[in-house]
Amino acid sequence: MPIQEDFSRAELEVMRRVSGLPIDELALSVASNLWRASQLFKQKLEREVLREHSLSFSSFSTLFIIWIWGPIETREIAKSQAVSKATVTSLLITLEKHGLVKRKVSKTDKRLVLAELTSAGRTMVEWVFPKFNQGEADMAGILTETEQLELARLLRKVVAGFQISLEQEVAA
Amino acid sequence: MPIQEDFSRAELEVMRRVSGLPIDELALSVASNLWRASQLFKQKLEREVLREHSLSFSSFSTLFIIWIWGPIETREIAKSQAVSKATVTSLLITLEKHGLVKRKVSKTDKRLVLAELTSAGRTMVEWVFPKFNQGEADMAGILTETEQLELARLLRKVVAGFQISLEQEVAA
DNA sequence: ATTCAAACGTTCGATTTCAAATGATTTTTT
DNA sequence: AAAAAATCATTTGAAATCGAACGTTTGAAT
Repeated sequence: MPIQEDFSRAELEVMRRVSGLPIDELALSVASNLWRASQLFKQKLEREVLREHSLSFSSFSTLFIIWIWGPIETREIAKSQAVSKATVTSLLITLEKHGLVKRKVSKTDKRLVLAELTSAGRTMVEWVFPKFNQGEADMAGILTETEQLELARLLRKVVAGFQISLEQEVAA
Repeated sequence: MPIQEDFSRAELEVMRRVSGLPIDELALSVASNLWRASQLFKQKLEREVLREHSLSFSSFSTLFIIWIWGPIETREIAKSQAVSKATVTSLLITLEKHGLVKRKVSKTDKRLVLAELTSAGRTMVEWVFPKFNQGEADMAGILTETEQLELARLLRKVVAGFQISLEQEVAA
């Protein structure tokens, strides 16, 4: 991989350190910048938008998913957020404690627990989401619109690729 | 934004739900796929590579940073990982407990704490890193090489953009 | 119909995470 | 030089996170 001038000093130093090892440097670049971008994004949203409403990134994401999908099973939330079911249980307990979510056992299958928003929860999402989206727009605005479209496409392809390999694992 | 056929059902449903609201849908797409890709990546690496060595994603990242930068200050680790100093303290305590890291107070400035690898820590990084990188390559391999280069470039631009806005905050 | 296996959510213990408060040290101001 | 301000890592308390173990419920197999 050719050295490019837009590499950060940190990234250059990492590359210097691993050069000579049998390492896929391009994959390393993709992964480390993916992780770093996602963490900076999370940090920005928590500090600039969510903190004043006493919401963590995870709780807001959970609220948002429930807002989109109405009464939804615990396992579906877990899958959609790429977290464990245990984590979702924990998040729902906290959200319920704050009066934003209600849980009820499914009538047709008593193993399932359905989560839905309370009216306070709905108000919260509809109040916070536009500000959250403004934070998303701030990040995306670093790129041109063409670049944003391309970035979304590439990330979508990566996500879809993960999904396929997960399905294959389950099938195996 | 035109509806594209490679949208997941979930993404389409979200877009349907927010259509009509004054929302930047492209930014929403970028952000949600960025977050989802990063979480799937983390999950994959923890399950397929790190778990067998009793390492979390964060501990490995911390070990790796110390491996790259030799004796390094707590605050530098925090900055490079986009986590708080308190988190780094916690991670270093755990890593020290497992004999992978050693901490010592700086001689020139007694406020600073320097972290460095023990020989067990060095062995661990050099053993795990190639497998970790293989996981990175698995993800990157979902894309063509041209796409990988473009994704790395776009993410790098986003990261750099965050850095600039952070510097402006500090300066203000 | 009974037994067996699978699936679900929860609990448990350990780690990760953060903001705020704290104590120690250094730097700046007076 | 003394006092004040700034910086650093740590502690504290609360929440998020996971894998493993568990109890309940459902579906499948006999």
